[in-house]
Amino acid sequence: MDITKTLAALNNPVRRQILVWLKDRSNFPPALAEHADLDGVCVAYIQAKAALSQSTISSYMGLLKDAGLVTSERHGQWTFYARNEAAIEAAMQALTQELTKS
Amino acid sequence: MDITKTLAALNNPVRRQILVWLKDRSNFPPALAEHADLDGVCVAYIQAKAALSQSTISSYMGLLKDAGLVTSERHGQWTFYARNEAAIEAAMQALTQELTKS
DNA sequence: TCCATATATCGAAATATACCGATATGCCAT
DNA sequence: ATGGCATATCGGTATATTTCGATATATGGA
Repeated sequence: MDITKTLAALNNPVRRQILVWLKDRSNFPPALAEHADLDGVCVAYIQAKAALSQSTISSYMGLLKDAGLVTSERHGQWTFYARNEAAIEAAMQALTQELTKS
Repeated sequence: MDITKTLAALNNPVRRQILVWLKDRSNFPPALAEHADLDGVCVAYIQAKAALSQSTISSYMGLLKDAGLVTSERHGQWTFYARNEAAIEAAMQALTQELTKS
């Protein structure tokens, strides 16, 4: 849990928004039938909502994953990204712990 | 409470360290007798601990103040900076609220 | 095998951030 | 007024981030 890397990843409004969107699968178009059991969202769906280029979103997801805030699973040609709830909570706790007094 | 400005201010290890140091006045040299009643710390003391230039620390404190994380009080030729506990806690809560699921 | 699709990576341009030294400003004592 | 501190601001350079389009890689299907 690298707090510096975490804050760098969070220090961008689009990346934060993606984390918020990923709270609820219904923020994205329905998954293909063959992916119905997966809880992640593919890059193309995230890209469409964020309205930035494919390469930008791909690298954003890489940053979020590097910081541990999301997980990724490749299924065929798709990569599915999902929130890492435990890591997100741990990061918030660590930051709060470090910065608040009590 | 601008979460973007807050995260930008926190996205620097020295600025975070300054916030941590300011938790405890005894992290700095004793205040002059005439400043004994003030709870803040002057720029020069912060600069000495951070070991960056005076201008850098002055602008860092400006960023932290702009984000609301510290308050400043001028007394004579000195500016005393102190943590804004309520704002720091509010910022942590807001960030946690936005990013965590439950 | 060849092609289309999804994602990742590369290289570049524009902008922001991290610092610095020099200078300006404000305050105090003489 | 003059000089000496403490702090703020300015202008600059080096580095990092944002974002793109182009290209590479991987996969799955005809």
